[in-house]
Amino acid sequence: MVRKKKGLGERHRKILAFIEQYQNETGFPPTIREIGKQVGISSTSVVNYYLDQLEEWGFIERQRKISRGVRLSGQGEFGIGRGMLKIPVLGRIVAGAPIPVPPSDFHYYDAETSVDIARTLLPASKKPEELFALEVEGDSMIDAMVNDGDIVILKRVEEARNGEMVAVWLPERNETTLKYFYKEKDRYRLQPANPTMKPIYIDKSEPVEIRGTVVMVVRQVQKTH
Amino acid sequence: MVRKKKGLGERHRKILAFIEQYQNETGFPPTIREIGKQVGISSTSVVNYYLDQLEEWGFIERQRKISRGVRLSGQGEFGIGRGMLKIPVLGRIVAGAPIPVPPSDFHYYDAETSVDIARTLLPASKKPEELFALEVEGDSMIDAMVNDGDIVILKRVEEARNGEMVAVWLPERNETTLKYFYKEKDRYRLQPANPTMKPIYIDKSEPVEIRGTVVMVVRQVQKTH
DNA sequence: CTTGACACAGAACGCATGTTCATGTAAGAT
DNA sequence: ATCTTACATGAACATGCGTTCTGTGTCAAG
Repeated sequence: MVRKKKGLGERHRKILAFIEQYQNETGFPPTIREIGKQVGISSTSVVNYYLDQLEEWGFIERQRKISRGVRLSGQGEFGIGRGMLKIPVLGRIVAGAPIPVPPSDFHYYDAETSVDIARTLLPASKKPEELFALEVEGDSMIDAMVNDGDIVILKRVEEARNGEMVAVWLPERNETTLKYFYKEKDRYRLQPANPTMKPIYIDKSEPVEIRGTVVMVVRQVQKTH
Repeated sequence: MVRKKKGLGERHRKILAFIEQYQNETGFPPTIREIGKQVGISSTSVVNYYLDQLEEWGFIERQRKISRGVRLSGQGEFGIGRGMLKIPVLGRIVAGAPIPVPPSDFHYYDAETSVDIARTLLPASKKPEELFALEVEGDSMIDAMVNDGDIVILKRVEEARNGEMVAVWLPERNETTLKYFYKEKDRYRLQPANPTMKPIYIDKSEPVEIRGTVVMVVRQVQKTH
């Protein structure tokens, strides 16, 4: 038998590869015995032995005591990333109407529908519960480089930092808009994404209701135009 | 008890939603008892009863006799689609340079990097091999509602149909552009996505090299602007 | 040579988990 | 009324599957 002191040995790699393959093919993780059979280990305790190591080294996560309770960790060469987030599409966003916002206890099935976004495309730290999506209606937000039918993915916040793109509701103007947000001396500057367009300024005495920061925009290009 | 004749009842929906949620959170499917507890069914046989129905109706697939051997079918309202496509990012697209195009035999590892897109966001028919992605450099394509840093996902084609958004290379003008494509009598009309901008016309005698149709645009909104 | 860490086998143990059965209730059809 | 069908319960059963314990052989350090 070949022996390795430290680091991933042949068997470790085989196991990781098998778990990923099995997961992809069947939709659920393999059992210890299945791993053993595939990798050529006759004893479940040995498989367990390797899984313990892989867990300690951070390659996999295990839920003890439950069947098939093993999964690949997100990071690392073998990480499967565990897929995508289902982000609820709560409604439409229009220039002339307020922004639909999720109640703090909204559930998956409250959504009209949802969009699937790979975790790899989102900043790692974001909690899924804070994210929601809106479909853009009309072409009144062209200055934000966003057009009819686009889907904007937002993170629910009530205050924004300078430089973040925010979805705001301006009560006195009865207007929803997507702009880059800057707090200046006595006013807010809302800067369009399109560099050829000029910012609008809002006095601090005027209410500005920030409903979320824009995390992502997805445009599915259809036919027709 | 409320009763339904046919179709998905309240419990069916709850079960499907729970399986999906559980799978997303833990990485493996739930047990019958876990489903029962969540949905409010005290007996495992009743859960089994519903799962049998859902399987027969094609919403889920079951591997009998094995623990947690249930997964959502690909199709259907609740389908998880089992995953995403890894689309290679072949390079950058700039107004002043030709478009990088995948050779017919390119491999995954030829890509600089890749983006993960859920299958649910793409037209079902598209073959993954025909898709590639480019990162937009510079803001010369604002008329296509596409800005610096955006990722455009393209399908490799050499001819386009009217109304499709295409990536074209105009050799005589040394220009790459993204436009909606229309073939007219003696000319091509290339229409910007931004409705406030005017189309450009190209005589049919002038070469127009279509490199792909735009399928999707993804913008990851960072800070700074 | 002894010792101990490491790599492995095999089997026993026991809870986790899918399956099946025997039984009960209510609503619609005949 | 009574028969059928859809829906529901709970318990018993059988096995899937993780855990653990005992034992063996190998290699390197002391």
